[in-house]
Amino acid sequence: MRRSQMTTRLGPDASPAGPERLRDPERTRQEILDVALTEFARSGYSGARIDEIASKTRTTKRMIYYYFRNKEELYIAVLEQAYSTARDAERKLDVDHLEPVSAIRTLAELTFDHHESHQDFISLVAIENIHRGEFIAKSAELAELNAPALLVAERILQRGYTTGAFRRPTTAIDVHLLISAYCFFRISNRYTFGALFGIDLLDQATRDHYRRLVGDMIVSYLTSAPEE
Amino acid sequence: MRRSQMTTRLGPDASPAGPERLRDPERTRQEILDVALTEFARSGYSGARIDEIASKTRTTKRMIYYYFRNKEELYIAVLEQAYSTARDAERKLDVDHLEPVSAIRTLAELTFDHHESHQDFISLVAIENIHRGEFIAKSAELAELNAPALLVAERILQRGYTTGAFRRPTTAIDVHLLISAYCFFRISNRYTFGALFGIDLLDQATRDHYRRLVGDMIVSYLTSAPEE
Amino acid sequence: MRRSQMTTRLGPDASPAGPERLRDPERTRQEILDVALTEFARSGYSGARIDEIASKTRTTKRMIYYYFRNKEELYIAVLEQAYSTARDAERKLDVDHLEPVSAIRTLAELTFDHHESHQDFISLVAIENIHRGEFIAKSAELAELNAPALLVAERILQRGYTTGAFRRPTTAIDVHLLISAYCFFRISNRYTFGALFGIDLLDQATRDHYRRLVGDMIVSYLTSAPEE
Amino acid sequence: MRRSQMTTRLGPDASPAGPERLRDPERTRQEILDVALTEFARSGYSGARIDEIASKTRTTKRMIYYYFRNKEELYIAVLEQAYSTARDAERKLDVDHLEPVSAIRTLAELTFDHHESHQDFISLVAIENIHRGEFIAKSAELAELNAPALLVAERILQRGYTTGAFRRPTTAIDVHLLISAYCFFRISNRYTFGALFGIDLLDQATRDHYRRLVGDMIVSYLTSAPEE
DNA sequence: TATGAATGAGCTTTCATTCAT
DNA sequence: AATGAATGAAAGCTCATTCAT
Repeated sequence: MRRSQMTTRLGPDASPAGPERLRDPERTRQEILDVALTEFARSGYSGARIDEIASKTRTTKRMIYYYFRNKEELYIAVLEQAYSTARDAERKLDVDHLEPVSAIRTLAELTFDHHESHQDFISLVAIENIHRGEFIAKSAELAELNAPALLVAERILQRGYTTGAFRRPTTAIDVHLLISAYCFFRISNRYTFGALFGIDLLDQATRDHYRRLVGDMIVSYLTSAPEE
Repeated sequence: MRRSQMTTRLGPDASPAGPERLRDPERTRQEILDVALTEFARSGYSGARIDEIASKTRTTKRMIYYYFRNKEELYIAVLEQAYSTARDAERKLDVDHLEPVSAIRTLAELTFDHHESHQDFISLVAIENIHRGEFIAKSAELAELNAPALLVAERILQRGYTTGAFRRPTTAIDVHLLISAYCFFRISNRYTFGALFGIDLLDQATRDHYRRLVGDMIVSYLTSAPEE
Repeated sequence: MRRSQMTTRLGPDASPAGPERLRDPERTRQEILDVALTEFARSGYSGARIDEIASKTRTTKRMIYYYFRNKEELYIAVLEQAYSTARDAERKLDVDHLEPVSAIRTLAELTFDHHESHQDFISLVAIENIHRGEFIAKSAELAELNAPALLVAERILQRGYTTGAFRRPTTAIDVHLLISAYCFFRISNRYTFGALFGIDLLDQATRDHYRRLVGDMIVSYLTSAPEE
Repeated sequence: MRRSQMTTRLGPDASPAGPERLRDPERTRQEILDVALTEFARSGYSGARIDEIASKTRTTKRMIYYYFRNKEELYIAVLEQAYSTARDAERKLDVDHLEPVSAIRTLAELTFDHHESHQDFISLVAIENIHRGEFIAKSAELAELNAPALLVAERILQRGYTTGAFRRPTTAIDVHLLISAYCFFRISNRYTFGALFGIDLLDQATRDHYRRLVGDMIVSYLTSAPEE
């Protein structure tokens, strides 16, 4: 029996014992991105640990550097993918068949749903803002990211003014802001809001109530006339 | 006399007249808290550096540990003071002399102003949510924090229903949520929103516009009748 | 209400809140020594904490420095007092009225009892040996410490040889060594011995057995003749 | 050639040829353990410095944490190896070919020798007892450590009773205790005993005397009959 | 494409001790 | 005789990253 065989697992960098290593580069890369998203979302940029990400992956820490060069580029890659996914979802929005009031309400409610089902993304955006958008600014890919949802809102607005359903003159951006702020805040501020007011904004029992609220809010805003 | 000002910075080894060690514990403590607020807000909990905080203070790193034991307790103390300050501001809200519609608009606009003038606090709250409210949960002081603004909204609602100005049945919490979400998001998501839509939500030129928007939103919501 | 009164207890160095401060210097000094003995015995020289000692006292850390200058001198003072107490106990040994065999057994058993009832002292001696006796060497007081127990053993030996009860030619020091080693080890090595052999050397159920053992050992040694 | 030796130390920035980084993890690990044993033995658990251990090694402080996670686990690893070594030595004891009296004397003397040649281990055990065996309790490996020496003593006792050489009814554990206490104390209490009685228990001139003493002690104990 | 070993720089924290009254 | 505030130095430990194959 050779000496070196007697003591396995010396340092903490040993590769994963369990499921056999991955041999599919694309899959490995994606697995790292998925885990990293969760970790960054849970701990922030500084708080996330490369070691922790690696250990929750079927590869090693070394591979993370192999694929992404360093922590910052990994974070940016995560950010890019998350935004890309969100944009893809927005592209699928189709409310053109609904009359304007129903359409804007539906847009609001789908936005509500999307935020609820992408909480890690919400956290990531919050984190990015903590860092004053410094990483988003470094990404060429993110620079040319447009917001399909804005076009959807734009079309709804046009139709609403034409039919006379909407009496409030406004912009797609403002509509988007009103809806996003609400949907985002419900997720992002869940914990402090919960601690202060003793309610859980994500409680399933009140989900419909809060979903209807954002629709009511944007509909009443658009349909009512400005005060003089 | 100009000379004395010019030579304030002595040679590298000369002990500057400056640092005049504080012997006022209350002031020392407060100075640490102020700097720490800014640092935590800028870099997050993990990203903030005790060394950095200390260097921006007239005391030393050691003093931070003397007064606050460790990073976590310093952070909690910062959180406590920030919330306490916000609550004090809310207590000063007085819109009872205004008719309901003006009152709720004023409440919304003052909330808007307060968020804009306490951006570090907004960051801190965002950070705390990233950490799932774990620190707020550890603070006994924060546990018993009430929200005076809720009572203000409550009173406005009552008066609005009585006079018939408000036709939308709702709660003070929902009103607070609608207003806060908007005001908070404008500050907290300034950078990503700016990057994506090419606008600066904090641009002074559009400030009045966004300030009026939150008022319009809450007023239209409350004054319009629910759809069947 | 003055600001400074609002926040009491800033740093952790506040004096004890509870029982009123001591005003009796000698008593304060003694209390520090007592607590320090326990702390040094429990944690070793480096492991003992001045803060911890202070907090278990009715005075403050500052007083420890006031009375003892620094950690080392406090430790030495503790050592001196502990040895002094042990020596005083030895001085009270009186077995002259017993015949030699009973006398040496009694000496062994009283030594056994004394070790059992001064376990902190045993620990302190063990600690001092870890540090190669460097502190004992620095104490003038400890340098002139004689061992009364040696004289007692010496007298018993003389009588034993005279009466023919003892056939083993030996010295008081060797007798003392045999007895002390046993009694000391039983206390000092209690934990490792217990962990290795699954028994508690200090179990009251076996105390008499171990007490008799040291007597049997020394008596058999002295009464039997050396092998050729 | 003298020159090359004289200029071994290059300028402060030149990387010395020396430290030749180890790429042999097994050896690196062992080197750390060896140095750590000495350092813990010399300074106690709290007193030992990771920096000091590292500097006496061909690796860096960082490597110690790489292999052992933290100070406590390094200490436990040292403890485990030290006990393991001691146990291996005990396994090699072979006195079955000697008649009982010679056998027990030989066991005592070999124990005596082993203690003298493993003084760091003795210190380590003393230190572990200061800490009430808290570390030994945490080690799974140490939990299942048996004491081969006990079996040796057991066999000798059996033979002694059979041949009638031993008249004292006793147990292997008590025999082990009597021998160990003496051998351990001679090493562990060398300094305080020396300071108090003016003799060096490890003086080579008296080594044979003390070696014979432990044999005489255990032989006289076992061969003499209990008093009524 | 892959990897186990290694590491410098810097982080949080601790500790005995002194300052200034 | 007594003390609350302050502190320099160093300790243990962490982290992103690179070496060498």
